[in-house]
Amino acid sequence: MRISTRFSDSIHILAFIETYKGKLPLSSENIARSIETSPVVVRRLMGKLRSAGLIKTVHGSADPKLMHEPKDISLYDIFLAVEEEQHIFTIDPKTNPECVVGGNIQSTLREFYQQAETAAKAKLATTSLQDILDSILVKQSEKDPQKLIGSNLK
Amino acid sequence: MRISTRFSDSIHILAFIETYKGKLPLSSENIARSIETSPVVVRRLMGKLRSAGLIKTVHGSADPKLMHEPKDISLYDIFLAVEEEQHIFTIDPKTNPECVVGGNIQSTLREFYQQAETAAKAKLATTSLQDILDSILVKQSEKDPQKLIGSNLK
DNA sequence: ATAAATGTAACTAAAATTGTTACAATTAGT
DNA sequence: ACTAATTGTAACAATTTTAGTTACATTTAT
Repeated sequence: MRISTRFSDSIHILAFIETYKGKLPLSSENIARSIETSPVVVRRLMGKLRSAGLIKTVHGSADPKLMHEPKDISLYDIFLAVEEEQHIFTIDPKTNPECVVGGNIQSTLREFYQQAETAAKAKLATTSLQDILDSILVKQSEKDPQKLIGSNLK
Repeated sequence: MRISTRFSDSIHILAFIETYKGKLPLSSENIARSIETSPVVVRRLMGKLRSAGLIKTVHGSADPKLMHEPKDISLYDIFLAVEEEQHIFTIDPKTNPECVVGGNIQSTLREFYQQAETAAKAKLATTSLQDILDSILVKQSEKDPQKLIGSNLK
């Protein structure tokens, strides 16, 4: 399997909060309608985002707030917040230690996998929530050619 | 989930073949003993490696052969051979098209995920099976300080 | 007060991964 | 030629992970 939709859905939540704050109630129900999942799934993810210090929420109040500006939240920050297993590749943990290959392949793969993972994470680290928001607005304006991009500004 | 142990186990199989060819029977049973899995799992993976042109086998004969030199087989070649889903990140496929965020986040994430995936795959592409074999031998010689590294040569 | 919302636990369902059983087809040794 | 060992593959089962659901105490908002 792959990096789960938890990651994509979490980016979605943060993008939703920033896009619709002051325009719509930011309830887990409204967010869930955009992701097309259940409000409980949204609240579960928001709990992790809160634990990681990315958002602030108040129990009972449908008004989450970003704790940082979108330009200061990287995709890697979000990845760290919601993915517990942070390795991308899985090393088989039970190879035969009495075999030259089985006894050394785990640490060998760890070394080379590390390089690939770091390269990917570095890319995530250089992409911000603001980049995501910008891209969303550009794509939206391509669908609504008559609408000024500026009309999405608050 | 993550890139499965299929990938790690496949690298293991190829490293085993190269390391023990001419020294041990290269049966799925012997290979499985090194990975600590079942022979059927090994044969299943070897089937994919064969389809991808990385190894050659003869039905009934326990003597698989690499089709290329270890320096010419990259980890990315192996990845392509055994992982059907070749994306690392999962994009939620059912977001609400009537929402600005839900309607544009899929293509947006595809764009940024692509960059991270390409970075990781590029690293895999620059690592060869020979690099893996070299690392395995060095690590093994660190465990057997009295043994000459050269004694692992054929 | 009452309604609406969050936070969280426990459970269920679905999907993916890994391992097992079974067996036909082929090779290898005697 | 016969037998044992092996591959190739399908079908199935077990395990693990992910995603969704139900339930409910707690808090906010009107």
